Amino acid sequence: MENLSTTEENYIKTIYHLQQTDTTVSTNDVAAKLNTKAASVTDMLKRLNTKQVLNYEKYKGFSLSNQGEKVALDIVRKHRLWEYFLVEKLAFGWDEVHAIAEELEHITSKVLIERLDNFLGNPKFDPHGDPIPDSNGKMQTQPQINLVDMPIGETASVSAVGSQSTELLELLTHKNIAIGTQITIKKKFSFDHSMEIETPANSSFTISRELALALFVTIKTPSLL
Amino acid sequence: MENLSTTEENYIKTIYHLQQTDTTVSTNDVAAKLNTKAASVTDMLKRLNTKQVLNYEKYKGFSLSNQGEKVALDIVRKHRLWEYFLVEKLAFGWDEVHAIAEELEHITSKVLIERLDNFLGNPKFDPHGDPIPDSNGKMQTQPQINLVDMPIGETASVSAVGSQSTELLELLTHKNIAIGTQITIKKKFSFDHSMEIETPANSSFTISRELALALFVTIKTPSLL
DNA sequence: TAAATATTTTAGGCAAATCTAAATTATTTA
DNA sequence: TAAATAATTTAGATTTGCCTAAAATATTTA
Repeated sequence: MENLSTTEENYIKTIYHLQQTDTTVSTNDVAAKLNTKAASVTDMLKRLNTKQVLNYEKYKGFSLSNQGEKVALDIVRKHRLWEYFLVEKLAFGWDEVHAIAEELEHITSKVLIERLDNFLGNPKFDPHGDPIPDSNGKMQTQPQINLVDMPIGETASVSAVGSQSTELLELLTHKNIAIGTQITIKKKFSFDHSMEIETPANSSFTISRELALALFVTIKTPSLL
Repeated sequence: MENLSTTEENYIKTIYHLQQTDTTVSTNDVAAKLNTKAASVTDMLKRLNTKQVLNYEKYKGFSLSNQGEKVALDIVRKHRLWEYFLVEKLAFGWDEVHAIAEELEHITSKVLIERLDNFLGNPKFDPHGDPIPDSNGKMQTQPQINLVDMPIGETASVSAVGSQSTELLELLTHKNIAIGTQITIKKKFSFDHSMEIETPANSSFTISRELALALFVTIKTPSLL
Protein backbone atom coordinates (compact mmCIF):
# COMPACT_ATOMS: atom_id res chain seq x y z
CA MET A 1 0.00 0.00 0.00
CA GLU A 2 2.40 2.60 -1.19
CA ASN A 3 -0.01 4.71 -3.22
CA LEU A 4 -1.22 7.21 -0.68
CA SER A 5 -2.01 10.80 -1.49
CA THR A 6 -0.76 13.65 0.66
CA THR A 7 -4.30 14.07 1.94
CA GLU A 8 -4.58 10.42 2.87
CA GLU A 9 -1.22 10.62 4.64
CA ASN A 10 -2.41 13.64 6.60
CA TYR A 11 -5.48 11.77 7.78
CA ILE A 12 -3.37 8.81 8.86
CA LYS A 13 -0.92 11.01 10.72
CA THR A 14 -3.71 12.92 12.44
CA ILE A 15 -5.43 9.74 13.56
CA TYR A 16 -2.10 8.42 14.82
CA HIS A 17 -1.46 11.52 16.95
CA LEU A 18 -4.98 11.52 18.33
CA GLN A 19 -4.66 7.86 19.26
CA GLN A 20 -1.54 8.65 21.30
CA THR A 21 -3.43 10.85 23.74
CA ASP A 22 -7.09 9.88 23.52
CA THR A 23 -8.40 6.36 24.03
CA THR A 24 -11.15 6.83 21.48
CA VAL A 25 -10.90 9.01 18.41
CA SER A 26 -14.04 10.46 16.89
CA THR A 27 -14.88 11.66 13.41
CA ASN A 28 -15.31 15.13 14.89
CA ASP A 29 -11.87 15.07 16.50
CA VAL A 30 -10.27 14.33 13.16
CA ALA A 31 -12.38 16.95 11.41
CA ALA A 32 -11.37 19.58 13.96
CA LYS A 33 -7.66 18.81 13.59
CA LEU A 34 -7.81 18.88 9.81
CA ASN A 35 -10.07 21.92 9.54
CA THR A 36 -12.69 19.97 7.67
CA LYS A 37 -16.14 18.50 8.31
CA ALA A 38 -17.24 15.22 9.85
CA ALA A 39 -18.89 14.16 6.60
CA SER A 40 -15.59 14.51 4.75
CA VAL A 41 -13.89 12.45 7.41
CA THR A 42 -16.43 9.67 6.96
CA ASP A 43 -15.73 9.65 3.23
CA MET A 44 -12.03 9.31 3.90
CA LEU A 45 -12.48 6.63 6.57
CA LYS A 46 -14.22 4.48 4.00
CA ARG A 47 -11.36 4.98 1.55
CA LEU A 48 -8.67 4.25 4.12
CA ASN A 49 -10.59 1.19 5.21
CA THR A 50 -10.54 -0.27 1.71
CA LYS A 51 -6.84 0.60 1.55
CA GLN A 52 -6.26 -1.57 4.63
CA VAL A 53 -4.66 1.12 6.74
CA LEU A 54 -7.70 1.46 8.99
CA ASN A 55 -10.05 -0.81 10.89
CA TYR A 56 -13.44 0.83 10.49
CA GLU A 57 -16.97 -0.22 11.33
CA LYS A 58 -19.59 2.35 10.69
CA TYR A 59 -21.14 4.02 13.71
CA LYS A 60 -18.83 1.90 15.90
CA GLY A 61 -15.46 3.60 15.54
CA PHE A 62 -12.09 3.20 13.86
CA SER A 63 -8.39 2.80 14.54
CA LEU A 64 -5.21 2.43 12.53
CA SER A 65 -4.29 -1.06 11.39
CA ASN A 66 -0.73 -2.29 11.79
CA GLN A 67 -0.14 -1.20 8.23
CA GLY A 68 -1.55 2.21 9.00
CA GLU A 69 0.62 2.60 12.04
CA LYS A 70 3.69 1.84 9.98
CA VAL A 71 2.69 4.51 7.51
CA ALA A 72 2.12 6.98 10.34
CA LEU A 73 5.49 6.25 11.94
CA ASP A 74 7.19 6.74 8.62
CA ILE A 75 5.61 10.16 8.22
CA VAL A 76 6.50 11.10 11.80
CA ARG A 77 10.08 9.98 11.13
CA LYS A 78 10.31 12.18 8.08
CA HIS A 79 8.68 15.13 9.80
CA ARG A 80 11.05 15.03 12.75
CA LEU A 81 14.19 14.45 10.70
CA TRP A 82 13.36 17.42 8.52
CA GLU A 83 12.70 19.53 11.62
CA TYR A 84 16.10 18.53 12.93
CA PHE A 85 17.67 19.48 9.61
CA LEU A 86 15.94 22.86 9.57
CA VAL A 87 17.05 23.74 13.08
CA GLU A 88 20.56 22.27 13.07
CA LYS A 89 21.64 23.01 9.52
CA LEU A 90 19.55 25.94 8.37
CA ALA A 91 19.44 27.76 11.72
CA PHE A 92 15.69 27.96 11.98
CA GLY A 93 14.09 28.52 15.34
CA TRP A 94 12.34 25.63 16.96
CA ASP A 95 9.02 27.43 16.56
CA GLU A 96 9.35 28.05 12.82
CA VAL A 97 9.87 24.58 11.51
CA HIS A 98 6.57 22.80 11.94
CA ALA A 99 4.78 24.23 8.91
CA ILE A 100 7.73 23.58 6.60
CA ALA A 101 8.15 20.04 7.88
CA GLU A 102 4.45 19.43 7.21
CA GLU A 103 5.28 19.80 3.54
CA LEU A 104 8.63 18.02 3.53
CA GLU A 105 7.24 14.96 5.31
CA HIS A 106 5.38 13.99 2.14
CA ILE A 107 8.46 13.70 -0.07
CA THR A 108 8.39 10.05 -1.04
CA SER A 109 11.99 8.92 -1.63
CA LYS A 110 13.04 6.26 0.86
CA VAL A 111 16.74 6.57 0.11
CA LEU A 112 16.55 10.33 0.59
CA ILE A 113 15.37 9.99 4.14
CA GLU A 114 17.99 7.36 4.96
CA ARG A 115 20.76 9.61 3.64
CA LEU A 116 19.35 12.61 5.44
CA ASP A 117 19.31 10.59 8.65
CA ASN A 118 22.99 9.73 8.20
CA PHE A 119 23.90 13.26 7.20
CA LEU A 120 22.34 14.50 10.43
CA GLY A 121 24.18 11.89 12.51
CA ASN A 122 21.16 9.68 13.20
CA PRO A 123 19.55 11.93 15.79
CA LYS A 124 17.21 10.25 18.27
CA PHE A 125 15.18 13.31 19.24
CA ASP A 126 13.86 16.27 17.30
CA PRO A 127 14.34 19.90 18.34
CA HIS A 128 11.26 19.76 20.55
CA GLY A 129 12.51 16.66 22.32
CA ASP A 130 10.15 14.27 20.57
CA PRO A 131 11.66 10.91 19.63
CA ILE A 132 12.50 10.19 15.99
CA PRO A 133 11.40 6.71 14.86
CA ASP A 134 14.06 4.67 13.07
CA SER A 135 13.39 3.11 9.68
CA ASN A 136 11.59 0.23 11.41
CA GLY A 137 9.33 2.55 13.34
CA LYS A 138 11.09 1.99 16.68
CA MET A 139 11.85 5.00 18.83
CA GLN A 140 13.62 5.58 22.10
CA THR A 141 11.27 6.21 24.96
CA GLN A 142 12.61 8.49 27.61
CA PRO A 143 10.77 8.16 30.90
CA GLN A 144 9.48 11.70 30.86
CA ILE A 145 7.53 13.45 33.55
CA ASN A 146 5.98 16.86 33.68
CA LEU A 147 7.96 19.43 35.62
CA VAL A 148 5.00 20.04 37.94
CA ASP A 149 5.16 16.40 39.05
CA MET A 150 8.83 16.50 40.07
CA PRO A 151 9.50 16.30 43.79
CA ILE A 152 11.30 19.12 45.62
CA GLY A 153 15.06 18.70 45.74
CA GLU A 154 15.19 16.51 42.65
CA THR A 155 17.30 17.42 39.61
CA ALA A 156 16.43 16.48 36.03
CA SER A 157 17.11 17.68 32.52
CA VAL A 158 14.59 19.17 30.16
CA SER A 159 13.80 16.59 27.51
CA ALA A 160 10.80 17.99 25.67
CA VAL A 161 8.39 20.87 25.44
CA GLY A 162 4.63 20.63 25.35
CA SER A 163 4.10 23.41 22.85
CA GLN A 164 5.88 24.66 19.78
CA SER A 165 4.75 28.25 20.08
CA THR A 166 6.99 31.24 19.48
CA GLU A 167 5.81 32.65 22.80
CA LEU A 168 7.12 29.66 24.72
CA LEU A 169 10.44 29.77 22.89
CA GLU A 170 10.81 33.46 23.66
CA LEU A 171 10.25 32.84 27.34
CA LEU A 172 12.60 29.85 27.46
CA THR A 173 15.30 31.75 25.61
CA HIS A 174 15.01 34.63 28.04
CA LYS A 175 15.28 32.27 31.01
CA ASN A 176 18.17 30.35 29.44
CA ILE A 177 16.29 27.08 29.31
CA ALA A 178 16.62 24.69 26.38
CA ILE A 179 16.39 20.98 25.69
CA GLY A 180 19.07 19.43 27.91
CA THR A 181 19.14 22.13 30.61
CA GLN A 182 19.45 20.74 34.15
CA ILE A 183 16.72 21.92 36.51
CA THR A 184 16.53 21.51 40.27
CA ILE A 185 13.23 22.06 42.09
CA LYS A 186 13.75 24.31 45.10
CA LYS A 187 10.23 25.19 46.25
CA LYS A 188 6.60 24.91 45.21
CA PHE A 189 4.00 27.52 46.09
CA SER A 190 0.52 26.12 46.49
CA PHE A 191 -1.14 29.54 46.23
CA ASP A 192 -0.58 29.90 42.47
CA HIS A 193 1.30 26.65 41.82
CA SER A 194 4.36 28.60 40.77
CA MET A 195 7.71 27.00 41.57
CA GLU A 196 11.23 28.09 42.31
CA ILE A 197 13.88 26.31 40.30
CA GLU A 198 17.62 26.47 39.74
CA THR A 199 19.63 25.96 36.56
CA PRO A 200 23.40 25.91 35.94
CA ALA A 201 23.21 29.27 34.15
CA ASN A 202 21.02 31.06 36.69
CA SER A 203 20.60 31.06 40.43
CA SER A 204 17.13 30.43 41.84
CA PHE A 205 14.18 31.97 40.04
CA THR A 206 10.47 31.43 39.85
CA ILE A 207 8.42 30.06 36.98
CA SER A 208 4.66 29.96 36.54
CA ARG A 209 2.48 26.89 36.59
CA GLU A 210 1.78 27.45 32.88
CA LEU A 211 5.46 27.30 32.08
CA ALA A 212 6.09 24.27 34.29
CA LEU A 213 3.24 22.43 32.54
CA ALA A 214 4.91 23.06 29.21
CA LEU A 215 8.18 21.43 30.29
CA PHE A 216 8.94 17.73 30.40
CA VAL A 217 12.04 16.35 32.08
CA THR A 218 13.85 13.08 32.48
CA ILE A 219 15.77 12.01 35.55
CA LYS A 220 18.04 9.76 33.47
CA THR A 221 21.19 10.75 31.63
CA PRO A 222 20.94 13.90 29.53
CA SER A 223 19.22 13.65 26.15
CA LEU A 224 21.17 11.95 23.41
CA LEU A 225 20.23 14.86 21.20
CA MET B 1 -0.53 34.96 -8.12
CA GLU B 2 0.80 32.77 -5.40
CA ASN B 3 -1.92 30.13 -5.37
CA LEU B 4 -0.64 27.62 -7.86
CA SER B 5 -1.09 23.90 -7.50
CA THR B 6 1.78 21.49 -8.01
CA THR B 7 0.19 20.48 -11.29
CA GLU B 8 -0.05 24.06 -12.48
CA GLU B 9 3.57 24.62 -11.51
CA ASN B 10 4.60 21.59 -13.49
CA TYR B 11 2.86 22.89 -16.59
CA ILE B 12 4.54 26.27 -16.20
CA LYS B 13 7.95 24.72 -15.75
CA THR B 14 7.48 22.43 -18.73
CA ILE B 15 6.41 25.30 -20.98
CA TYR B 16 9.41 27.29 -19.78
CA HIS B 17 11.87 24.54 -20.66
CA LEU B 18 10.27 23.94 -24.06
CA GLN B 19 10.45 27.65 -24.82
CA GLN B 20 14.21 27.62 -24.15
CA THR B 21 14.90 25.27 -27.03
CA ASP B 22 11.94 25.49 -29.41
CA THR B 23 10.68 28.70 -30.95
CA THR B 24 7.09 27.56 -30.89
CA VAL B 25 5.61 25.26 -28.30
CA SER B 26 2.62 23.13 -29.14
CA THR B 27 -0.08 21.52 -27.06
CA ASN B 28 1.26 18.16 -28.14
CA ASP B 29 4.80 19.01 -27.02
CA VAL B 30 3.56 19.81 -23.56
CA ALA B 31 1.37 16.71 -23.47
CA ALA B 32 4.32 14.52 -24.46
CA LYS B 33 6.58 15.99 -21.75
CA LEU B 34 3.95 15.63 -19.05
CA ASN B 35 2.73 12.20 -20.09
CA THR B 36 -0.76 13.43 -20.63
CA LYS B 37 -3.10 14.22 -23.52
CA ALA B 38 -3.47 17.32 -25.66
CA ALA B 39 -7.03 17.79 -24.45
CA SER B 40 -5.84 17.99 -20.85
CA VAL B 41 -3.24 20.54 -21.87
CA THR B 42 -5.89 22.72 -23.49
CA ASP B 43 -7.93 22.64 -20.27
CA MET B 44 -4.90 23.75 -18.31
CA LEU B 45 -3.93 26.45 -20.79
CA LYS B 46 -7.32 28.06 -20.25
CA ARG B 47 -6.84 27.98 -16.49
CA LEU B 48 -3.31 29.38 -16.66
CA ASN B 49 -4.53 32.07 -19.01
CA THR B 50 -7.11 33.29 -16.52
CA LYS B 51 -4.42 33.16 -13.85
CA GLN B 52 -2.33 35.59 -15.90
CA VAL B 53 0.75 33.41 -16.16
CA LEU B 54 0.14 32.63 -19.81
CA ASN B 55 -0.71 34.50 -22.99
CA TYR B 56 -3.09 32.21 -24.82
CA GLU B 57 -5.30 32.57 -27.87
CA LYS B 58 -7.10 29.48 -28.93
CA TYR B 59 -5.88 27.75 -32.06
CA LYS B 60 -3.17 30.44 -32.30
CA GLY B 61 -0.62 29.47 -29.69
CA PHE B 62 0.60 30.40 -26.21
CA SER B 63 3.65 31.56 -24.27
CA LEU B 64 4.49 32.40 -20.68
CA SER B 65 3.72 35.93 -19.49
CA ASN B 66 6.33 37.86 -17.50
CA GLN B 67 4.56 36.66 -14.39
CA GLY B 68 4.69 33.10 -15.63
CA GLU B 69 8.38 33.33 -16.39
CA LYS B 70 9.06 34.52 -12.85
CA VAL B 71 7.15 31.56 -11.50
CA ALA B 72 9.13 29.23 -13.77
CA LEU B 73 12.49 30.67 -12.72
CA ASP B 74 11.55 30.30 -9.08
CA ILE B 75 10.79 26.63 -9.60
CA VAL B 76 14.00 26.12 -11.57
CA ARG B 77 15.92 27.83 -8.76
CA LYS B 78 14.44 25.51 -6.19
CA HIS B 79 14.98 22.45 -8.34
CA ARG B 80 18.65 23.18 -8.92
CA LEU B 81 19.41 24.18 -5.35
CA TRP B 82 17.89 20.95 -4.08
CA GLU B 83 19.89 18.99 -6.65
CA TYR B 84 23.04 20.68 -5.43
CA PHE B 85 22.10 19.79 -1.86
CA LEU B 86 21.45 16.17 -2.73
CA VAL B 87 24.77 15.75 -4.52
CA GLU B 88 27.02 17.85 -2.28
CA LYS B 89 25.54 17.07 1.13
CA LEU B 90 23.80 13.73 0.79
CA ALA B 91 26.31 12.17 -1.62
CA PHE B 92 23.81 11.29 -4.30
CA GLY B 93 25.01 10.68 -7.83
CA TRP B 94 24.31 13.28 -10.42
CA ASP B 95 21.94 10.90 -12.19
CA GLU B 96 19.82 10.07 -9.15
CA VAL B 97 18.70 13.50 -8.08
CA HIS B 98 16.29 14.66 -10.74
CA ALA B 99 13.22 12.73 -9.60
CA ILE B 100 13.68 13.73 -5.96
CA ALA B 101 14.19 17.38 -6.88
CA GLU B 102 10.97 17.24 -8.91
CA GLU B 103 9.18 16.78 -5.63
CA LEU B 104 11.26 19.13 -3.50
CA GLU B 105 10.89 22.01 -5.96
CA HIS B 106 7.24 22.40 -4.94
CA ILE B 107 7.93 23.10 -1.26
CA THR B 108 6.55 26.59 -0.86
CA SER B 109 8.54 28.32 1.90
CA LYS B 110 10.48 31.30 0.56
CA VAL B 111 12.69 31.62 3.62
CA LEU B 112 13.56 27.93 3.40
CA ILE B 113 15.04 28.30 -0.03
CA GLU B 114 16.99 31.42 0.93
CA ARG B 115 18.51 29.64 3.92
CA LEU B 116 19.24 26.56 1.87
CA ASP B 117 21.00 28.76 -0.69
CA ASN B 118 23.19 30.25 2.05
CA PHE B 119 23.83 26.88 3.65
CA LEU B 120 25.10 25.61 0.31
CA GLY B 121 27.33 28.65 -0.19
CA ASN B 122 25.22 30.30 -2.90
CA PRO B 123 26.21 27.98 -5.72
CA LYS B 124 25.88 29.37 -9.23
CA PHE B 125 25.63 26.06 -11.09
CA ASP B 126 23.91 22.79 -10.31
CA PRO B 127 25.61 19.38 -10.50
CA HIS B 128 24.84 19.09 -14.21
CA GLY B 129 26.37 22.49 -14.91
CA ASP B 130 23.08 24.29 -15.35
CA PRO B 131 22.93 27.80 -13.89
CA ILE B 132 20.96 28.41 -10.70
CA PRO B 133 18.78 31.54 -10.87
CA ASP B 134 19.10 33.91 -7.91
CA SER B 135 16.05 35.08 -5.97
CA ASN B 136 15.39 37.69 -8.68
CA GLY B 137 15.51 35.13 -11.45
CA LYS B 138 18.91 36.22 -12.75
CA MET B 139 21.44 33.58 -13.63
CA GLN B 140 25.02 33.56 -14.80
CA THR B 141 25.37 32.68 -18.42
CA GLN B 142 28.50 30.85 -19.35
CA PRO B 143 29.32 31.07 -23.03
CA GLN B 144 28.97 27.37 -23.62
CA ILE B 145 29.62 25.47 -26.78
CA ASN B 146 29.19 21.86 -27.66
CA LEU B 147 32.36 19.81 -27.61
CA VAL B 148 31.87 18.82 -31.27
CA ASP B 149 32.09 22.50 -32.23
CA MET B 150 35.46 23.13 -30.57
CA PRO B 151 38.39 23.65 -32.92
CA ILE B 152 41.38 21.32 -32.87
CA GLY B 153 44.12 22.40 -30.49
CA GLU B 154 41.79 24.39 -28.25
CA THR B 155 41.45 23.67 -24.52
CA ALA B 156 38.30 24.23 -22.50
CA SER B 157 36.67 22.94 -19.35
CA VAL B 158 33.52 20.87 -19.16
CA SER B 159 30.75 23.11 -17.90
CA ALA B 160 27.59 21.10 -18.44
CA VAL B 161 26.17 17.81 -19.65
CA GLY B 162 23.33 17.38 -22.08
CA SER B 163 21.78 14.37 -20.40
CA GLN B 164 21.28 13.27 -16.85
CA SER B 165 21.29 9.56 -17.55
CA THR B 166 23.04 7.00 -15.41
CA GLU B 167 24.61 5.60 -18.57
CA LEU B 168 26.33 8.89 -19.35
CA LEU B 169 27.55 9.26 -15.78
CA GLU B 170 28.96 5.75 -15.85
CA LEU B 171 30.90 6.49 -18.99
CA LEU B 172 32.17 9.85 -17.73
CA THR B 173 33.24 8.35 -14.44
CA HIS B 174 35.14 5.63 -16.25
CA LYS B 175 36.89 8.19 -18.43
CA ASN B 176 37.60 10.49 -15.48
CA ILE B 177 35.58 13.36 -16.86
CA ALA B 178 33.47 15.56 -14.63
CA ILE B 179 32.17 19.12 -14.53
CA GLY B 180 35.33 21.27 -14.51
CA THR B 181 37.62 18.80 -16.28
CA GLN B 182 39.98 20.45 -18.80
CA ILE B 183 39.75 18.97 -22.27
CA THR B 184 42.05 19.57 -25.26
CA ILE B 185 40.96 18.57 -28.75
CA LYS B 186 43.73 16.62 -30.49
CA LYS B 187 42.10 15.22 -33.62
CA LYS B 188 38.71 14.79 -35.28
CA PHE B 189 37.85 11.81 -37.47
CA SER B 190 35.35 12.58 -40.17
CA PHE B 191 34.55 8.92 -40.82
CA ASP B 192 32.53 8.43 -37.65
CA HIS B 193 32.90 11.91 -36.15
CA SER B 194 34.76 10.49 -33.20
CA MET B 195 37.44 12.69 -31.68
CA GLU B 196 40.71 12.29 -29.83
CA ILE B 197 40.98 14.39 -26.69
CA GLU B 198 43.36 14.86 -23.78
CA THR B 199 42.60 15.50 -20.11
CA PRO B 200 44.93 16.15 -17.14
CA ALA B 201 44.19 12.70 -15.72
CA ASN B 202 44.61 10.75 -18.96
CA SER B 203 46.77 10.92 -21.99
CA SER B 204 45.04 11.02 -25.38
CA PHE B 205 42.00 8.87 -25.90
CA THR B 206 39.09 8.72 -28.25
CA ILE B 207 35.47 9.54 -27.58
CA SER B 208 32.42 8.92 -29.75
CA ARG B 209 30.33 11.55 -31.46
CA GLU B 210 27.46 10.65 -29.12
CA LEU B 211 29.56 11.41 -26.08
CA ALA B 212 30.96 14.63 -27.54
CA LEU B 213 27.42 15.80 -28.25
CA ALA B 214 26.53 15.29 -24.61
CA LEU B 215 29.33 17.53 -23.36
CA PHE B 216 29.32 21.31 -23.20
CA VAL B 217 32.44 23.32 -22.49
CA THR B 218 33.46 26.87 -21.80
CA ILE B 219 36.71 28.48 -22.90
CA LYS B 220 36.57 30.95 -20.02
CA THR B 221 37.79 30.40 -16.46
CA PRO B 222 36.70 27.16 -14.85
CA SER B 223 33.14 26.94 -13.51
CA LEU B 224 32.46 28.77 -10.26
CA LEU B 225 30.79 25.61 -9.05
C1' DT C 1 -36.63 3.30 29.53
C1' DA C 2 -38.28 6.77 26.66
C1' DA C 3 -37.30 11.25 24.97
C1' DA C 4 -33.86 14.61 23.92
C1' DT C 5 -29.41 15.37 22.24
C1' DA C 6 -25.22 14.43 20.01
C1' DT C 7 -22.64 11.90 16.62
C1' DT C 8 -22.12 9.70 12.41
C1' DT C 9 -23.46 8.55 7.89
C1' DT C 10 -25.82 9.12 3.40
C1' DA C 11 -27.43 11.72 -0.51
C1' DG C 12 -26.53 14.88 -3.82
C1' DG C 13 -23.44 18.50 -5.59
C1' DC C 14 -19.13 21.09 -6.74
C1' DA C 15 -14.20 21.96 -8.44
C1' DA C 16 -9.70 20.18 -10.03
C1' DA C 17 -7.44 17.33 -13.13
C1' DT C 18 -7.74 13.83 -16.07
C1' DC C 19 -9.57 10.90 -20.04
C1' DT C 20 -11.87 9.42 -24.86
C1' DA C 21 -14.31 10.57 -28.80
C1' DA C 22 -16.08 13.95 -31.74
C1' DA C 23 -15.95 18.55 -33.73
C1' DT C 24 -13.43 22.50 -35.18
C1' DT C 25 -9.61 25.06 -37.05
C1' DA C 26 -4.94 25.23 -39.28
C1' DT C 27 -1.58 23.50 -42.24
C1' DT C 28 0.14 20.66 -46.07
C1' DT C 29 0.15 18.81 -50.32
C1' DA C 30 -1.49 17.37 -54.68
C1' DT D 1 -6.85 26.30 -54.25
C1' DA D 2 -9.27 22.44 -52.79
C1' DA D 3 -8.77 18.18 -50.48
C1' DA D 4 -6.28 15.60 -47.13
C1' DT D 5 -4.00 15.62 -42.90
C1' DA D 6 -2.61 17.33 -38.57
C1' DA D 7 -3.36 20.01 -34.48
C1' DT D 8 -6.42 21.87 -31.29
C1' DT D 9 -10.59 22.38 -28.85
C1' DT D 10 -15.13 20.93 -27.02
C1' DA D 11 -18.34 17.67 -24.97
C1' DG D 12 -19.22 14.54 -21.72
C1' DA D 13 -17.30 11.18 -18.11
C1' DT D 14 -14.40 9.81 -14.16
C1' DT D 15 -11.88 10.23 -9.61
C1' DT D 16 -10.50 12.70 -5.51
C1' DG D 17 -11.65 15.52 -1.92
C1' DC D 18 -14.67 18.51 -0.13
C1' DC D 19 -19.26 20.66 1.07
C1' DT D 20 -24.47 21.17 3.05
C1' DA D 21 -28.64 19.24 4.48
C1' DA D 22 -31.09 15.39 5.85
C1' DA D 23 -31.36 10.69 7.70
C1' DA D 24 -29.73 7.11 10.71
C1' DT D 25 -27.68 5.57 14.83
C1' DA D 26 -25.71 6.15 19.64
C1' DT D 27 -25.56 8.27 23.90
C1' DT D 28 -27.46 11.09 27.66
C1' DT D 29 -30.62 12.49 30.77
C1' DA D 30 -35.03 13.10 32.76
